[in-house]
Amino acid sequence: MAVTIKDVAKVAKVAPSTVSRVIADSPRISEKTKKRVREVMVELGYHPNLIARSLANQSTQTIGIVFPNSGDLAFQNPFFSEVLRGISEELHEKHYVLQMTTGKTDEEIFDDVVKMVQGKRVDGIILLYSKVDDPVTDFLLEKNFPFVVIGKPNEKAEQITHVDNDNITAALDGTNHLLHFGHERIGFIGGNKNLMVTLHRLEGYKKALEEANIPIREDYIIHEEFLLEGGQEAVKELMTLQKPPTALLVVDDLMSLGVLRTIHGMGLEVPKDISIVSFNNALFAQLATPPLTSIDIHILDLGVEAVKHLIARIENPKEPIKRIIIPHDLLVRSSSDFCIEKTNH
Amino acid sequence: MAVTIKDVAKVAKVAPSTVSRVIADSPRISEKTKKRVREVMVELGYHPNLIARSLANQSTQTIGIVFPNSGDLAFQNPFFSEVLRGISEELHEKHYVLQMTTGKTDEEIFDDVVKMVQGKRVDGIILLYSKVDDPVTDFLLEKNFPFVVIGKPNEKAEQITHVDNDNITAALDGTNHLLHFGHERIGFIGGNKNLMVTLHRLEGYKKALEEANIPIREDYIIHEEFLLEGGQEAVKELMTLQKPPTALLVVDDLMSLGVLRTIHGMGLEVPKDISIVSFNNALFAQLATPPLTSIDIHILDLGVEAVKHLIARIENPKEPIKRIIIPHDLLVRSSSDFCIEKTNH
DNA sequence: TTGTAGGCGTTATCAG
DNA sequence: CTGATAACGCCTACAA
Repeated sequence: MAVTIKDVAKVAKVAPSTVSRVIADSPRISEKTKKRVREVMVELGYHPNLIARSLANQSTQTIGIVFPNSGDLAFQNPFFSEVLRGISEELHEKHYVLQMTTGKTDEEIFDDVVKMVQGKRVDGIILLYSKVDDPVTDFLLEKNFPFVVIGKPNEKAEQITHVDNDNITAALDGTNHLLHFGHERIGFIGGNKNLMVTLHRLEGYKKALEEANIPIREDYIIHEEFLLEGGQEAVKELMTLQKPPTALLVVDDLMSLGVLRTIHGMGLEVPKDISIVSFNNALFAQLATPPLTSIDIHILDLGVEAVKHLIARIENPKEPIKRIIIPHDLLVRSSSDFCIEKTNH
Repeated sequence: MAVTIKDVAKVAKVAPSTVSRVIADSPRISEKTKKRVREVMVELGYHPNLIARSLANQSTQTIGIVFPNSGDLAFQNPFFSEVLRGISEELHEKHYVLQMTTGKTDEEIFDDVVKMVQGKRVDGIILLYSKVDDPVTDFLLEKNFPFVVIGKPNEKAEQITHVDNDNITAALDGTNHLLHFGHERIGFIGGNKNLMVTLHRLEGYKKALEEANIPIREDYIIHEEFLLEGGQEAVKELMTLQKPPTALLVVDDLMSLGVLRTIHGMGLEVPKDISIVSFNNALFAQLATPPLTSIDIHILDLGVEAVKHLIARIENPKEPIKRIIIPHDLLVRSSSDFCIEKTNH
């Protein structure tokens, strides 16, 4: 059995409560006894049992991270490593600890959350996704349990603190970048249509075209989860239209890699034949051939801010609901350039 | 205050201990009372407090994952998402929960581990790295705390259960693949020289050349952490040697992307001018241009097995030390082909 | 400034 | 088959 507060108390010839107070560095203990007790603590190699402390305190200093129903592949997106890194950094700063859900299906994930919350294992929760009709969100809301979501909740967004990008403007900026290069036939390649990000970016894309008085062509818009087999066909179709786009807005770097490959396989060149603007600025965006022009949405900061506001909420339950927007910026690299057709005129 | 076992007991008119036994589904309780107690549990919305249970049980059903001193960039390597996915899956299967370290420096990480262990927050630990003179390893060994490492421990490997690939053979296979294509001038691009993986793969590379009676040229061997700025120069130097390699063995897909780009930037083509064999088979290996021939080391399984053996050890402290080797296989895609010089002869 | 005692929510040991 | 009762290790009134 490990050394407890009582053992320390005995050896230091004080009461257990005194030891407890020394641990908490209570001002009501004389420096002299503090010193002695501390000496005994190192002498015996005492370390507080955090589980016991949690029980007494009703607080675990632990927060739970909920991953989306991963569909296996989604998890491979560097987005998650990156938010996790931000979350992790800030949690460390705040002396909190991190626990993750491990469920794969929606039901399993829901059970995980219920267990975390009802089992009193975490003080707060961060949702790494937002989807329609999410029972997890409803549950947390109903329990009035501290949580924040990364992304924009589809419902009751005004009751939920969330950290997001302005994806509409981001897509608008990306599209404008292409417009400035003289492109007029711009395609959009999006991900899962149920995700808010996709919808917002599509909206920004359309808005930019509208503002430029360019009609929106539905056959220029494609939705693919990942560009492995199926997605490539879609891109090929797009590129073999009578008037194929001269530029593409692709909502994710991973997808851009696939697009790059498909385009290359068709004997076309980027950016000579077609320009690409991508999203997320993953590490490999700059390693791609050619390096991708990509919109950096500061994924790390999404994580950092989520933690900050969650903890604020935990430590002060009256903390108001907030909507935090993380800025984005366009990193111009080699995958986007002037529209050749245009410059030839 | 949440509903406890006592509340249930009161309403069901039984003793708290009886409720506890119902939860554990003890055979010594009549079906009749079980039924009644269970009804009351749902009626009151009872959920066990897992913290309290942990304290009473001296077991948390939680395992801690220790990440390497990430140097920020390393964490972006999909290797970690992938092991984590394997770990997560298997933990879920076994009804365990996952906690992560959040420290960045070696000292912080060490403190995290000490806190997890001494604070009794976890029942076991998985180390996602192995390095020389690791105080974490020493600490766990000394405490005789259940842990397993992914990769091969540099010291006391025979006292530590670990899950690894046969990286020597893997590199040998990759090199042989290139040799079969007629390549004789094969370069090696490795990562951090302090990591066991790098060393083992280098060893396998050399072994293959030796077996083929091809002299090892030190100027064909490069070590770069990541191929952002610096690494590219190194590759350029390599490719501008008087007799540049016609093929490369690159120890990581992420690095391969960088290599691909550098080579392309020099006006060379893969695989026509130079073949590449890569490692890890990350999702983007198949999305690259051209799709990368890569050695799949089954990262997911590394995670799964680590968990299996860790839990075996936790549940049976006399479980013997083991060394588990996960098989690898070479996935031939388009980045490797016959050596042109050779076929021209 | 320090000690005593009760509680946090469970489980486990003994009786009965 | 079920009920008291004592841990598990720490915190915190309340007393002294």
